[in-house]
Amino acid sequence: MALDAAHAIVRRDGLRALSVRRIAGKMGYAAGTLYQLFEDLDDLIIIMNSETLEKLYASASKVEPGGEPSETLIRLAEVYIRSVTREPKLWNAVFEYSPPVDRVMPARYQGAVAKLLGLVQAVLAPLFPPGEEAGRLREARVMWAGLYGIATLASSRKSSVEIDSSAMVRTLATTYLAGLKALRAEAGTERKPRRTAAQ
Amino acid sequence: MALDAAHAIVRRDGLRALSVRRIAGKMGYAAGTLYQLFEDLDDLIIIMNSETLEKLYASASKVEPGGEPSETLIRLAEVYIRSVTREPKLWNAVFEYSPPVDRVMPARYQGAVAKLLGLVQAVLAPLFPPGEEAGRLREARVMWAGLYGIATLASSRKSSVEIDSSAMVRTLATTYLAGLKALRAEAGTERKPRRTAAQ
DNA sequence: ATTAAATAATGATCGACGTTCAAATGCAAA
DNA sequence: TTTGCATTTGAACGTCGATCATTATTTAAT
Repeated sequence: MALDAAHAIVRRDGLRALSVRRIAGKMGYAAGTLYQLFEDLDDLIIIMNSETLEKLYASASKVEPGGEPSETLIRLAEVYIRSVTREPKLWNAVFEYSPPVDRVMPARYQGAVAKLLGLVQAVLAPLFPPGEEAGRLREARVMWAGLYGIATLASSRKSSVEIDSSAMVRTLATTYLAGLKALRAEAGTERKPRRTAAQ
Repeated sequence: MALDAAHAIVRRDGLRALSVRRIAGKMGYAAGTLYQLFEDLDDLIIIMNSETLEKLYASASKVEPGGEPSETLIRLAEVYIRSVTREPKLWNAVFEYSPPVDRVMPARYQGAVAKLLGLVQAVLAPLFPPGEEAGRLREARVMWAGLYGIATLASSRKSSVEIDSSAMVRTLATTYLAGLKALRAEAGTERKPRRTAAQ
Protein backbone atom coordinates (compact mmCIF):
# COMPACT_ATOMS: atom_id res chain seq x y z
CA MET A 1 0.00 0.00 0.00
CA ALA A 2 1.02 3.54 -0.73
CA LEU A 3 0.44 4.62 2.85
CA ASP A 4 2.90 2.05 4.12
CA ALA A 5 5.59 3.38 1.83
CA ALA A 6 4.87 6.95 2.88
CA HIS A 7 4.86 5.89 6.50
CA ALA A 8 8.27 4.27 6.12
CA ILE A 9 9.80 7.28 4.39
CA VAL A 10 8.54 9.79 6.94
CA ARG A 11 9.45 7.51 9.82
CA ARG A 12 13.03 7.34 8.64
CA ASP A 13 13.74 10.67 6.93
CA GLY A 14 10.99 13.04 7.99
CA LEU A 15 8.19 14.81 6.16
CA ARG A 16 10.55 16.88 4.04
CA ALA A 17 11.82 13.75 2.36
CA LEU A 18 8.36 12.66 1.32
CA SER A 19 7.66 13.03 -2.38
CA VAL A 20 5.26 11.45 -4.82
CA ARG A 21 8.10 10.07 -6.87
CA ARG A 22 9.78 8.48 -3.89
CA ILE A 23 6.60 6.83 -2.68
CA ALA A 24 5.91 5.50 -6.15
CA GLY A 25 9.48 4.27 -6.52
CA LYS A 26 9.36 2.44 -3.20
CA MET A 27 6.21 0.58 -4.21
CA GLY A 28 7.30 -0.11 -7.78
CA TYR A 29 4.78 2.07 -9.55
CA ALA A 30 4.94 5.15 -11.69
CA ALA A 31 4.34 8.47 -10.04
CA GLY A 32 1.12 9.18 -11.88
CA THR A 33 -0.55 6.09 -10.49
CA LEU A 34 -0.80 7.61 -7.03
CA TYR A 35 -3.28 10.14 -8.32
CA GLN A 36 -5.79 7.37 -8.80
CA LEU A 37 -5.62 6.67 -5.06
CA PHE A 38 -5.28 10.16 -3.66
CA GLU A 39 -6.40 13.56 -4.72
CA ASP A 40 -2.92 14.92 -4.27
CA LEU A 41 0.04 14.71 -1.92
CA ASP A 42 -1.68 16.76 0.76
CA ASP A 43 -4.53 14.28 0.76
CA LEU A 44 -2.10 11.44 1.34
CA ILE A 45 -0.32 13.25 4.16
CA ILE A 46 -3.57 14.07 5.89
CA ILE A 47 -4.68 10.45 5.74
CA MET A 48 -1.31 9.29 7.04
CA ASN A 49 -1.56 11.72 9.94
CA SER A 50 -5.10 10.61 10.62
CA GLU A 51 -3.83 7.07 10.95
CA THR A 52 -1.20 8.18 13.41
CA LEU A 53 -3.87 9.81 15.55
CA GLU A 54 -6.17 6.82 15.27
CA LYS A 55 -3.42 4.44 16.29
CA LEU A 56 -2.81 6.54 19.38
CA TYR A 57 -6.49 6.42 20.21
CA ALA A 58 -6.48 2.65 19.86
CA SER A 59 -3.81 2.24 22.52
CA ALA A 60 -4.93 5.16 24.66
CA SER A 61 -8.51 3.98 24.93
CA LYS A 62 -7.29 0.69 26.38
CA VAL A 63 -5.58 2.00 29.48
CA GLU A 64 -8.35 4.31 30.43
CA PRO A 65 -10.40 2.81 33.23
CA GLY A 66 -10.13 3.54 36.86
CA GLY A 67 -9.29 5.38 40.03
CA GLU A 68 -8.04 8.83 40.74
CA PRO A 69 -8.47 11.28 37.81
CA SER A 70 -4.93 12.57 38.03
CA GLU A 71 -3.63 8.99 38.01
CA THR A 72 -5.66 8.14 34.94
CA LEU A 73 -4.69 11.34 33.22
CA ILE A 74 -1.01 10.66 33.82
CA ARG A 75 -1.32 7.19 32.40
CA LEU A 76 -3.11 8.56 29.38
CA ALA A 77 -0.51 11.25 28.90
CA GLU A 78 2.31 8.78 29.14
CA VAL A 79 0.85 6.60 26.44
CA TYR A 80 0.81 9.75 24.35
CA ILE A 81 4.38 10.81 24.91
CA ARG A 82 5.61 7.24 24.65
CA SER A 83 4.17 7.08 21.16
CA VAL A 84 5.65 10.45 20.27
CA THR A 85 9.14 9.59 21.50
CA ARG A 86 9.04 6.25 19.76
CA GLU A 87 8.17 7.77 16.39
CA PRO A 88 9.25 11.39 16.59
CA LYS A 89 9.49 11.94 12.83
CA LEU A 90 6.04 10.52 12.29
CA TRP A 91 4.53 12.71 14.98
CA ASN A 92 6.47 15.68 13.80
CA ALA A 93 4.65 15.24 10.51
CA VAL A 94 1.38 15.55 12.41
CA PHE A 95 2.56 18.64 14.21
CA GLU A 96 4.26 20.54 11.45
CA TYR A 97 1.82 19.88 8.66
CA SER A 98 -0.90 22.37 8.12
CA PRO A 99 -3.18 22.35 5.12
CA PRO A 100 -3.11 24.92 2.30
CA VAL A 101 -5.24 27.98 2.80
CA ASP A 102 -8.09 26.86 0.57
CA ARG A 103 -8.47 23.54 2.31
CA VAL A 104 -10.19 22.24 5.39
CA MET A 105 -9.18 19.13 7.28
CA PRO A 106 -11.47 16.22 6.34
CA ALA A 107 -13.96 14.68 8.74
CA ARG A 108 -11.75 11.68 9.37
CA TYR A 109 -8.91 13.80 10.69
CA GLN A 110 -11.14 15.99 12.77
CA GLY A 111 -12.92 12.95 14.11
CA ALA A 112 -9.67 11.38 15.20
CA VAL A 113 -8.78 14.50 17.15
CA ALA A 114 -12.26 14.68 18.64
CA LYS A 115 -12.06 11.10 19.89
CA LEU A 116 -8.77 11.80 21.64
CA LEU A 117 -10.23 14.91 23.16
CA GLY A 118 -13.15 12.78 24.30
CA LEU A 119 -10.74 10.61 26.25
CA VAL A 120 -9.49 13.61 28.14
CA GLN A 121 -13.03 14.76 28.73
CA ALA A 122 -13.95 11.39 30.17
CA VAL A 123 -11.08 11.57 32.62
CA LEU A 124 -12.15 15.01 33.75
CA ALA A 125 -15.80 14.02 34.06
CA PRO A 126 -15.74 13.09 37.81
CA LEU A 127 -14.71 16.64 38.61
CA PHE A 128 -17.66 18.24 36.89
CA PRO A 129 -21.27 17.90 37.98
CA PRO A 130 -23.83 17.36 35.24
CA GLY A 131 -24.74 20.60 33.56
CA GLU A 132 -21.20 21.85 33.38
CA GLU A 133 -20.28 20.14 30.15
CA ALA A 134 -19.19 23.41 28.63
CA GLY A 135 -16.63 24.02 31.33
CA ARG A 136 -15.44 20.45 31.14
CA LEU A 137 -14.96 20.76 27.40
CA ARG A 138 -12.94 23.90 27.81
CA GLU A 139 -10.73 22.40 30.48
CA ALA A 140 -10.22 19.30 28.39
CA ARG A 141 -9.22 21.45 25.44
CA VAL A 142 -6.70 23.32 27.54
CA MET A 143 -5.29 20.07 28.85
CA TRP A 144 -5.12 18.68 25.34
CA ALA A 145 -3.37 21.79 24.08
CA GLY A 146 -0.84 21.50 26.89
CA LEU A 147 -0.01 17.93 26.01
CA TYR A 148 0.11 18.93 22.38
CA GLY A 149 2.59 21.70 23.13
CA ILE A 150 4.90 19.48 25.13
CA ALA A 151 4.85 16.79 22.48
CA THR A 152 5.44 19.32 19.72
CA LEU A 153 8.44 20.84 21.42
CA ALA A 154 9.82 17.40 22.20
CA SER A 155 9.61 16.19 18.62
CA SER A 156 10.58 19.26 16.65
CA ARG A 157 14.26 19.78 17.47
CA LYS A 158 13.77 23.50 17.71
CA SER A 159 15.49 23.55 21.04
CA SER A 160 18.90 22.18 21.88
CA VAL A 161 18.05 21.41 25.49
CA GLU A 162 17.01 17.86 26.01
CA ILE A 163 13.33 17.82 26.85
CA ASP A 164 12.21 15.33 29.47
CA SER A 165 8.74 15.23 28.06
CA SER A 166 7.69 12.42 30.35
CA ALA A 167 8.41 14.48 33.45
CA MET A 168 6.87 17.58 31.93
CA VAL A 169 3.69 15.77 31.06
CA ARG A 170 3.46 14.37 34.56
CA THR A 171 4.00 17.80 36.00
CA LEU A 172 1.32 19.28 33.79
CA ALA A 173 -1.23 16.63 34.65
CA THR A 174 -0.77 16.72 38.42
CA THR A 175 -0.43 20.46 38.70
CA TYR A 176 -3.33 21.25 36.44
CA LEU A 177 -5.64 18.80 38.12
CA ALA A 178 -4.64 20.09 41.55
CA GLY A 179 -5.50 23.58 40.38
CA LEU A 180 -8.80 22.41 39.01
CA LYS A 181 -9.76 20.81 42.30
CA ALA A 182 -8.57 23.75 44.33
CA LEU A 183 -10.50 26.28 42.29
CA ARG A 184 -13.63 24.19 42.22
CA ALA A 185 -13.55 23.54 45.95
CA GLU A 186 -13.12 27.21 46.61
CA ALA A 187 -15.94 28.21 44.31
CA GLY A 188 -18.28 25.37 45.22
CA THR A 189 -18.50 25.80 49.00
CA GLU A 190 -18.08 28.93 50.99
CA ARG A 191 -16.91 26.90 53.97
CA LYS A 192 -13.22 26.08 53.99
CA PRO A 193 -12.57 22.96 51.92
CA ARG A 194 -10.75 20.07 53.59
CA ARG A 195 -7.63 19.07 51.70
CA THR A 196 -9.37 18.68 48.39
CA ALA A 197 -6.25 19.94 46.65
CA ALA A 198 -4.41 16.67 47.29
CA GLN A 199 -3.57 14.85 44.08
CA MET B 1 15.24 44.30 2.59
CA ALA B 2 14.68 40.68 1.72
CA LEU B 3 13.23 39.92 5.14
CA ASP B 4 10.53 42.52 4.68
CA ALA B 5 9.48 40.94 1.40
CA ALA B 6 9.43 37.48 2.96
CA HIS B 7 7.51 38.82 5.91
CA ALA B 8 4.88 40.34 3.63
CA ILE B 9 4.47 37.18 1.59
CA VAL B 10 4.06 34.90 4.59
CA ARG B 11 1.83 37.36 6.33
CA ARG B 12 -0.55 37.39 3.40
CA ASP B 13 -0.30 33.92 1.85
CA GLY B 14 1.39 31.68 4.41
CA LEU B 15 4.67 29.86 4.52
CA ARG B 16 3.79 27.59 1.62
CA ALA B 17 3.70 30.55 -0.73
CA LEU B 18 7.19 31.63 0.21
CA SER B 19 9.76 30.99 -2.50
CA VAL B 20 13.14 32.42 -3.37
CA ARG B 21 11.89 33.60 -6.71
CA ARG B 22 8.90 35.38 -5.24
CA ILE B 23 10.98 37.16 -2.63
CA ALA B 24 13.45 38.23 -5.28
CA GLY B 25 10.68 39.36 -7.60
CA LYS B 26 9.03 41.44 -4.91
CA MET B 27 12.27 43.28 -4.19
CA GLY B 28 13.30 43.69 -7.83
CA TYR B 29 16.31 41.42 -7.79
CA ALA B 30 17.27 38.17 -9.43
CA ALA B 31 16.77 34.98 -7.48
CA GLY B 32 20.44 34.16 -7.23
CA THR B 33 21.19 37.39 -5.39
CA LEU B 34 19.48 36.18 -2.26
CA TYR B 35 22.21 33.60 -1.82
CA GLN B 36 24.64 36.39 -1.13
CA LEU B 37 22.54 37.38 1.88
CA PHE B 38 21.41 34.01 3.17
CA GLU B 39 22.86 30.56 3.17
CA ASP B 40 19.64 29.15 1.78
CA LEU B 41 15.89 29.49 2.14
CA ASP B 42 15.85 27.70 5.48
CA ASP B 43 18.31 30.23 6.80
CA LEU B 44 16.01 33.04 5.76
CA ILE B 45 12.95 31.43 7.31
CA ILE B 46 14.74 30.81 10.58
CA ILE B 47 15.84 34.43 10.77
CA MET B 48 12.34 35.61 9.95
CA ASN B 49 10.93 33.42 12.70
CA SER B 50 13.58 34.65 15.11
CA GLU B 51 12.41 38.17 14.42
CA THR B 52 8.84 37.20 15.17
CA LEU B 53 9.90 35.79 18.52
CA GLU B 54 12.06 38.80 19.29
CA LYS B 55 9.26 41.19 18.48
CA LEU B 56 7.03 39.33 20.90
CA TYR B 57 9.68 39.59 23.57
CA ALA B 58 9.95 43.31 22.98
CA SER B 59 6.27 43.86 23.73
CA ALA B 60 5.99 41.15 26.37
CA SER B 61 8.90 42.41 28.44
CA LYS B 62 7.18 45.78 28.73
CA VAL B 63 4.05 44.68 30.54
CA GLU B 64 5.83 42.54 33.02
CA PRO B 65 6.02 44.30 36.33
CA GLY B 66 3.86 43.83 39.28
CA GLY B 67 1.46 42.19 41.66
CA GLU B 68 -0.10 38.78 41.83
CA PRO B 69 1.78 36.12 39.79
CA SER B 70 -1.35 34.78 38.17
CA GLU B 71 -2.36 38.30 37.20
CA THR B 72 1.02 38.96 35.64
CA LEU B 73 1.05 35.62 33.90
CA ILE B 74 -2.34 36.26 32.38
CA ARG B 75 -1.24 39.63 31.09
CA LEU B 76 1.86 38.06 29.62
CA ALA B 77 -0.15 35.30 28.02
CA GLU B 78 -2.60 37.73 26.53
CA VAL B 79 0.14 39.72 24.88
CA TYR B 80 1.23 36.44 23.37
CA ILE B 81 -2.10 35.35 22.00
CA ARG B 82 -2.91 38.85 20.86
CA SER B 83 0.18 38.78 18.70
CA VAL B 84 -0.67 35.32 17.41
CA THR B 85 -4.23 36.20 16.50
CA ARG B 86 -3.13 39.41 14.85
CA GLU B 87 -0.65 37.66 12.59
CA PRO B 88 -1.75 34.03 12.43
CA LYS B 89 0.06 33.21 9.20
CA LEU B 90 3.30 34.63 10.49
CA TRP B 91 3.06 32.68 13.73
CA ASN B 92 2.00 29.59 11.92
CA ALA B 93 5.32 29.81 10.11
CA VAL B 94 7.04 29.73 13.48
CA PHE B 95 4.99 26.76 14.59
CA GLU B 96 5.00 24.62 11.49
CA TYR B 97 8.57 25.12 10.43
CA SER B 98 11.10 22.65 11.66
CA PRO B 99 14.64 22.49 10.36
CA PRO B 100 16.05 19.72 8.15
CA VAL B 101 17.48 16.75 9.95
CA ASP B 102 21.11 17.76 9.54
CA ARG B 103 20.56 21.20 10.93
CA VAL B 104 20.42 22.78 14.34
CA MET B 105 18.61 26.00 15.16
CA PRO B 106 21.11 28.87 15.37
CA ALA B 107 21.97 30.65 18.60
CA ARG B 108 19.82 33.64 17.71
CA TYR B 109 16.67 31.56 17.45
CA GLN B 110 17.37 29.58 20.57
CA GLY B 111 18.24 32.75 22.42
CA ALA B 112 14.94 34.34 21.45
CA VAL B 113 13.07 31.36 22.86
CA ALA B 114 15.20 31.38 25.99
CA LYS B 115 14.44 35.02 26.65
CA LEU B 116 10.71 34.39 26.41
CA LEU B 117 11.05 31.43 28.71
CA GLY B 118 12.95 33.71 31.07
CA LEU B 119 9.93 35.97 31.25
CA VAL B 120 7.78 33.08 32.39
CA GLN B 121 10.42 32.06 34.88
CA ALA B 122 10.50 35.55 36.31
CA VAL B 123 6.76 35.50 36.86
CA LEU B 124 6.99 32.18 38.62
CA ALA B 125 9.91 33.27 40.77
CA PRO B 126 7.88 34.48 43.81
CA LEU B 127 6.50 30.98 44.21
CA PHE B 128 9.88 29.32 44.47
CA PRO B 129 12.34 29.83 47.31
CA PRO B 130 15.99 30.21 46.35
CA GLY B 131 17.60 26.87 45.66
CA GLU B 132 14.68 25.53 43.68
CA GLU B 133 15.67 26.99 40.35
CA ALA B 134 15.51 23.58 38.73
CA GLY B 135 11.88 23.11 39.68
CA ARG B 136 11.05 26.62 38.62
CA LEU B 137 12.65 26.03 35.24
CA ARG B 138 10.67 22.88 34.74
CA GLU B 139 7.38 24.52 35.68
CA ALA B 140 8.15 27.44 33.43
CA ARG B 141 8.84 25.06 30.56
CA VAL B 142 5.54 23.30 31.12
CA MET B 143 3.73 26.61 31.21
CA TRP B 144 5.49 27.72 28.06
CA ALA B 145 4.63 24.49 26.30
CA GLY B 146 1.01 24.94 27.29
CA LEU B 147 0.85 28.41 25.83
CA TYR B 148 2.67 27.15 22.78
CA GLY B 149 0.12 24.38 22.30
CA ILE B 150 -2.85 26.68 22.57
CA ALA B 151 -1.33 29.17 20.16
CA THR B 152 -0.40 26.42 17.73
CA LEU B 153 -3.87 24.97 17.65
CA ALA B 154 -5.38 28.41 17.31
CA SER B 155 -3.26 29.38 14.32
CA SER B 156 -3.06 26.13 12.38
CA ARG B 157 -6.61 25.62 11.10
CA LYS B 158 -6.42 21.92 11.86
CA SER B 159 -9.66 22.10 13.74
CA SER B 160 -12.95 23.44 12.52
CA VAL B 161 -14.16 24.50 15.95
CA GLU B 162 -13.48 28.09 16.68
CA ILE B 163 -10.83 28.28 19.37
CA ASP B 164 -11.25 30.99 21.96
CA SER B 165 -7.56 31.07 22.65
CA SER B 166 -7.85 34.05 24.93
CA ALA B 167 -10.17 32.23 27.30
CA MET B 168 -8.11 29.05 27.08
CA VAL B 169 -4.93 30.85 27.91
CA ARG B 170 -6.58 32.53 30.88
CA THR B 171 -7.89 29.20 32.07
CA LEU B 172 -4.48 27.62 31.76
CA ALA B 173 -2.72 30.39 33.64
CA THR B 174 -5.13 30.58 36.56
CA THR B 175 -5.66 26.86 36.92
CA TYR B 176 -2.01 25.97 36.63
CA LEU B 177 -0.92 28.59 39.10
CA ALA B 178 -3.62 27.53 41.53
CA GLY B 179 -2.35 24.00 41.28
CA LEU B 180 1.19 25.12 41.82
CA LYS B 181 0.28 26.97 44.96
CA ALA B 182 -1.88 24.16 46.26
CA LEU B 183 0.78 21.53 45.76
CA ARG B 184 3.51 23.68 47.22
CA ALA B 185 1.48 24.59 50.27
CA GLU B 186 0.66 20.97 50.86
CA ALA B 187 4.26 19.85 50.50
CA GLY B 188 5.78 22.82 52.33
CA THR B 189 3.98 22.54 55.67
CA GLU B 190 2.73 19.40 57.32
CA ARG B 191 0.06 21.40 59.12
CA LYS B 192 -3.09 21.93 57.17
CA PRO B 193 -2.64 25.03 54.99
CA ARG B 194 -5.21 27.79 55.33
CA ARG B 195 -6.77 28.69 51.97
CA THR B 196 -3.44 28.93 50.17
CA ALA B 197 -5.15 27.46 47.14
CA ALA B 198 -6.91 30.70 46.40
CA GLN B 199 -5.71 32.27 43.21
C1' DA C 1 41.97 60.07 -13.85
C1' DT C 2 43.29 55.33 -14.63
C1' DT C 3 43.86 51.17 -13.23
C1' DA C 4 43.24 47.20 -10.16
C1' DA C 5 40.76 44.65 -6.86
C1' DA C 6 36.69 43.48 -4.57
C1' DT C 7 31.96 43.23 -4.33
C1' DA C 8 27.15 42.81 -6.12
C1' DA C 9 24.05 41.10 -9.35
C1' DT C 10 22.79 38.44 -13.14
C1' DG C 11 20.69 34.83 -16.02
C1' DA C 12 21.48 30.43 -17.75
C1' DT C 13 21.44 25.91 -16.07
C1' DC C 14 20.75 21.66 -13.16
C1' DG C 15 18.07 18.11 -11.02
C1' DA C 16 13.94 17.34 -8.56
C1' DC C 17 9.37 18.46 -7.54
C1' DG C 18 3.78 18.08 -8.06
C1' DT C 19 0.62 17.38 -11.39
C1' DT C 20 -1.69 16.30 -15.92
C1' DC C 21 -2.88 13.51 -19.75
C1' DA C 22 -2.90 10.99 -24.11
C1' DA C 23 -1.32 6.63 -25.10
C1' DA C 24 -0.47 1.90 -23.87
C1' DT C 25 -1.47 -2.09 -21.27
C1' DG C 26 -4.19 -5.52 -18.78
C1' DC C 27 -8.50 -7.80 -18.00
C1' DA C 28 -13.27 -9.32 -17.84
C1' DA C 29 -17.54 -9.79 -20.37
C1' DA C 30 -19.81 -10.55 -24.81
C1' DT D 1 -11.90 -12.63 -30.89
C1' DT D 2 -13.55 -8.49 -30.08
C1' DT D 3 -15.44 -5.02 -27.26
C1' DG D 4 -15.36 -2.15 -23.35
C1' DC D 5 -13.51 -0.63 -19.04
C1' DA D 6 -10.06 0.20 -15.55
C1' DT D 7 -5.30 0.51 -14.53
C1' DT D 8 -0.78 2.00 -15.41
C1' DT D 9 2.51 4.35 -17.79
C1' DG D 10 5.96 7.76 -19.29
C1' DA D 11 6.48 11.97 -21.36
C1' DA D 12 5.63 16.69 -20.70
C1' DC D 13 4.69 21.29 -18.24
C1' DG D 14 5.65 24.68 -15.06
C1' DT D 15 7.91 25.72 -10.73
C1' DC D 16 11.10 25.01 -7.29
C1' DG D 17 15.96 25.55 -4.60
C1' DA D 18 20.45 25.99 -5.68
C1' DT D 19 24.97 26.76 -8.37
C1' DC D 20 28.19 29.34 -11.05
C1' DA D 21 30.65 31.53 -14.75
C1' DT D 22 29.93 35.96 -16.53
C1' DT D 23 28.98 40.77 -16.27
C1' DA D 24 28.22 45.11 -13.91
C1' DT D 25 29.14 48.05 -10.23
C1' DT D 26 31.46 50.04 -6.50
C1' DT D 27 35.72 50.82 -3.83
C1' DA D 28 40.72 51.48 -3.26
C1' DA D 29 45.21 52.39 -4.89
C1' DT D 30 48.24 54.41 -7.87
